[in-house]
Amino acid sequence: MRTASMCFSILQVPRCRIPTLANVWRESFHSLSRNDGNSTSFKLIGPKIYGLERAQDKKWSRRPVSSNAGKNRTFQHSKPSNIGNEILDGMVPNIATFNVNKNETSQFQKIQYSDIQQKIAENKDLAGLVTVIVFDIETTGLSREKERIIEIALQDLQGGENSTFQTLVNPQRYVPNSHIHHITTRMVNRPDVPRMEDLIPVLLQYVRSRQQPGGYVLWVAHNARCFDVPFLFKEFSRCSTEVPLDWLFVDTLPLAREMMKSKGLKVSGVSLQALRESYKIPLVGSAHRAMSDVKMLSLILQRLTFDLKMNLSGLLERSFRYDQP
DNA sequence: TGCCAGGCCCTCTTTAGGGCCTT
Repeated sequence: MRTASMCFSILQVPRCRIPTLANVWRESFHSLSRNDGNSTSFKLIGPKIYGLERAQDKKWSRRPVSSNAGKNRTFQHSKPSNIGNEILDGMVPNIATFNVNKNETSQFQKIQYSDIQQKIAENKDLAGLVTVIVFDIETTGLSREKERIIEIALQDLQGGENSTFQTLVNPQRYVPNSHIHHITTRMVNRPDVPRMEDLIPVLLQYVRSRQQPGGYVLWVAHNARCFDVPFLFKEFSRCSTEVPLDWLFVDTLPLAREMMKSKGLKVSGVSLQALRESYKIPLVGSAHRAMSDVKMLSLILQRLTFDLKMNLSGLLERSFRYDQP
């Protein structure tokens, strides 16, 4: 259950009150930060620290996440329809519980993009329609064809309990670029670190638990169009899983360029770190770790949208769908 | 030191090249 203070959404800000978007966003994010400090993040990294343990049958077993919200609670839900609540209650259900209902997935994928565009055009209650998720991935390299995802983190900007999701991913191969993100081969090539094929059903269910009924998910990343999104699609493709059609994507890189232009500045220094320094955002955690970069990008997105006087409608206008070649 | 992938953008020019950005 989400706390009352977390129930409001940036998506509920009227279009005519653009400057308030950042304020509400800031409040929301600060709430997120406080929550994160209380370990309400939904993490799937290590068996002991992050609430997963490897059962003898090598399937993930159910165990409360270490959090104030989930403390002293027991797993009581068993019906598939309660999966969302199970996540929000700070539980990590058994992997079997997360088996994706194929019929349900099929129903989701019947939603046509044109329908989304039509609703956006009509601006039908965008606040109740769109879930904004900032995300980042760490990989073994730059080539989506040759390399693999080894860490993924996301943050639902609506806030509330379990508004963040973070996990290492077992690539089942050598990690050659540990000097970049400090994620080593030994850290991820472990039986208790989920492989992508294990993770995708969990990720789908988690996102669905954050999604408004009949709504859409707006994924935000820096250089999303050329890196994060193609990588994500490639991993889904390797696992023979289709990305839901109600997922849209926003790349903050062109937004940063647009901001530079709007200020009459030469379009340069639009990397995540350069933007962080430009906005004087303190570095929290390690750069090039997924969750640190997600939190940084959440703040940068807030500043970018403020500078560009952009509301949710504007973000949606810049969203794209990715068709894998 | 440069390349490694690939899409976008800018520049000097109109097709091509180089830089940026992600790990």
